[in-house]
This record gives sequence, structure tokens and C-alpha cells, in this order.
Amino acid sequence: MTVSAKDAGPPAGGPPAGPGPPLHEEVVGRIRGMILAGELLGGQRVPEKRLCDQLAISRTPLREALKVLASENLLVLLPNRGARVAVLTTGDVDEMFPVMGALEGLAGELACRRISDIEIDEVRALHYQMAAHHKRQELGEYFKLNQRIHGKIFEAAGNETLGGLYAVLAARIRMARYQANLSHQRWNQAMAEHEEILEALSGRDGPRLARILRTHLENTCESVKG
Amino acid sequence: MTVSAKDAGPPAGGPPAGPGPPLHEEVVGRIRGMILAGELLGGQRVPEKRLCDQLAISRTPLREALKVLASENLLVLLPNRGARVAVLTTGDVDEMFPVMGALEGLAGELACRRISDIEIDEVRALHYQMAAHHKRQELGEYFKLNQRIHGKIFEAAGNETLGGLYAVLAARIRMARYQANLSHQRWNQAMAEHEEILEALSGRDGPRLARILRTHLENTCESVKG
DNA sequence: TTATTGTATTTTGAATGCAAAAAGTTATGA
DNA sequence: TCATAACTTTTTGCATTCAAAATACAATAA
Repeated sequence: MTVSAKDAGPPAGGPPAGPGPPLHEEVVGRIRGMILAGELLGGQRVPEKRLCDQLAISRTPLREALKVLASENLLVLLPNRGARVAVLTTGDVDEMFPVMGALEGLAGELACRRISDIEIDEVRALHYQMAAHHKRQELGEYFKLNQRIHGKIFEAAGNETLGGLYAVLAARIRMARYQANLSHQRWNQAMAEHEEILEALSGRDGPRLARILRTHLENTCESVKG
Repeated sequence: MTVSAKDAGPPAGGPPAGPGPPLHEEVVGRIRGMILAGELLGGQRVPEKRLCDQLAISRTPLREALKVLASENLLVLLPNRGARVAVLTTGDVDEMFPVMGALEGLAGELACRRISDIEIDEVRALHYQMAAHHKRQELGEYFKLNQRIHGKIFEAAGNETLGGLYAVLAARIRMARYQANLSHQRWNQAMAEHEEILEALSGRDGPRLARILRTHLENTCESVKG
């Protein structure tokens, strides 16, 4: 460690910033972010020292974070030989999508029951933003909006247990992005499916939404594996 | 525990038993077991020192384990004021069951597709054992067999991702047992439902099994909340 | 050269130490 | 009596230390 946040010179610039959230929690978020951003790639070793230096923390909170990330299947801990970023096999992907389908199906049904008009409008707004990015072929922005829309559906479902499992699985699925890439054709198809998602949600048609979400996922799965 | 395995006197009886699995992992299992066995009850504080003494380990691996258990929602970590065993509200239970329903529904469908005749026989054997315990009103044994049957279905589904999420959620649901108890009437009904589960599985009728599992769960949910 | 053995370095697993925060206790004053 | 304040003890968060395991490297022999 060179300099930690708290002993960063005399109280001049920013506020002292008392350690609000526990350090290990923040670290879990940081590392998860690095993995999802592709800064840490599948199979890569993650030496503790390097991360400690990088994050300017000691090994204790880092190791706590690694254990949590391993329990989320984003890392694999090999006894006495450190942590590696998890690698997704085709088999893993094949497994994950049906499960995500079940979660999204339920989320869709619940969301259709509980979603407010305002929330529908919010989804609609996100949808059109996403469509714009699709038109301009801005893949990164498209992905972000896509995530936010699916997140909104789970939010509208109003089930934290469901949301928690979704978050964990979604993160794991997102890792696959760096091991596969999206074809133009599939992208157009996905966008079309999203039109239907919006329609079903607007009409509060739970069964239809559940069905579309499942189909959407199956197609995504195929394209990821392709 | 009074004495840990490794400092159990001079090397006389068993082998030294080098620390095969990482300590924190073992500790996660031990504490999870304590919670599910009702040795640690919802809301109860879990001082680190007490557990360290009890498990004969230092705080480092214990704290790593606590972080993992918190990520499974079995514990709640309050910054600077330690860990508490999670308390399930009625709302939590209401949330968990639909999610479990989605997972079991999928597991049922997949299991019907992939289960072998041998595995069906194994489930059948467990079923009749369970029925015997039900007849003798042996609740504890009944519960164990019940768990094993549901576990078998997920095993037969052959989807580790699904199995992992199930394990986490099932543990959380099992906690509710200590905050509610089973009526005779509900118990008889549950046993009847299990007859149907076995039938559907034997006939490899996926949709029917999924439906029964969901109903079974809804009823369990009501009884837990009642 | 290639394989192998022995040694030094790095990295991990777990325990300990230390400072800050919380909880508990006693003392004081209304 | 009750409330508050000062102080003590306990508990937690994080850094550091130490030993064991793994890795990297060098020397030697085939």
C-alpha cells in the first residue's frame, strides 16, 4: 500500500469521508465491477497483492471480498493457489439460461400485476433510448439500457428475493459477453423482441410477457453460444 | 466444541488430518448447520469471540465465513455491531415461496426429461420411507426425507446453477421452521401432495410435476405463515 | 540439450495486534 | 427515583505478522 484514503495528507481538499460502508463490501462491488467491465478476464489469476496495491487496502478485507465473490461464482478459489476469474463453459451457459428464464418469467408475471403507469412510462422511455442506440449501432450504450430495462422489470415485480437471485445470475451471465459476441442479425432480432416486451408490459399481459422473456433469453443463449 | 480436530492430543488415534478444505469453508458449513438446526435462532446476536472459542479458530476465517453467510441472507451484518441471525418476516416468506415455486417448477420439468429409472426408484424408496415416518408421526425424520426427495429432484434436473440457487433459497426457507410449526391437517395434506409428486415423476409428466410442486409450495407457504 | 533435484522467492492461510466504535458500568446531580 | 455524564470493558474493523504451501529459479547429471 502506498497511501490509504484516510491518511491522504492534512484535511484540505475533500471531506474526511468516514468509512461509511464496510470496506469489504465496497471491495466486493469494485472487483465485481472490474470483472463485468472486462478488466479481469475469465481464467485470469487474481493475485492478492496486486489487488491490495491497486485498491490500497490490506489483505484482510480483500480476502473477505474474494470469498463472497466466489460464493457468487464470479471467482474460483483454489486452495493454496489463489483466486481465478471464473471461466464459463458452453455447458454453464446452457444451464444458466433456463434458470434465468424461470426467474424472468416469474418477474414478468409479478411485474404485470404490480407495475404502475408511471413505471411503464419509465420502461417505455428506456426502451426508446435503447432503440436509438440500436439504430446508431452503439453497442455499449445499448447493453446498458438493456440491463436497466430488465432491472426495471424485476424492480416492478417487487420481490427482493427474486431480485437478489437475478442480480447474482445476471452478473454471471454478463461475464459471457467477453467470451462471445453479438451478430448484427441477432441484435436486430433482440430489438424486435424488446418491442414485444414493451407491448406485453404495457398491456399488463403477464403470461405473454413471461413467454416473450423466455423466448428472448433462449435466443440470447443461442447467440452467446454461437 | 471443546477441542478442535487438529489439536486433539498427541498423534495417537487418527491421522493428523492435514487441513484439506479451507477453514473458512468448513466454518460456513458448520454455522449454516447451526442455524438450520435451530441452535442459533433468528434475531440472535452472534459475537465473534463466542464462535471462535466454540469452533476453536481465530477470528480471520470466522469473519470470512460470516461474510459468505451474510451473502446467503442467513446472517445480517450490522457495521460495527456484529452479526445477527436473520429474521424472516411474513413478507419475506411471501416473497420466497413464489421464487421457490419457479425454481421447483423448472427442476420438475428438467427432471422429468432426464431422470433415469434407477433414480425414480430411489425417489420412490425415499417416498415410502417418508410415508412411514409420517404414519408414526416422526416429524424430524419426515422433514429429513422430505428434503432429500426435493434434493433428488434437483439432482435429477442436472443443472448445477439451478441446484445452487435452490440450495441457498432452501436454506433460507428452512429457517422459517423455527418461527412457525406444522399442523396435523397440513401435514396430512402435504403427504398426499407428495403421492402426486411421485406419480408425476414416475410418469415423467413434466408440466404436471411442475404444477404440483408449485401448489405444494403454496400450501406450505400458507401453513408456515399461519 | 533435457530432465531432475535442491534452494530461494513469492503467495497463500491463519493468528495476532492495535485503534476505533459500541456496550456496559458507575458515579453524579436534579 | 430517574436521567445524564464520565469512565471501563468489550467488540469490531482492519493491518500486520508468521508459518506452510506453492512457484520460480539455478545447478547438476544424464
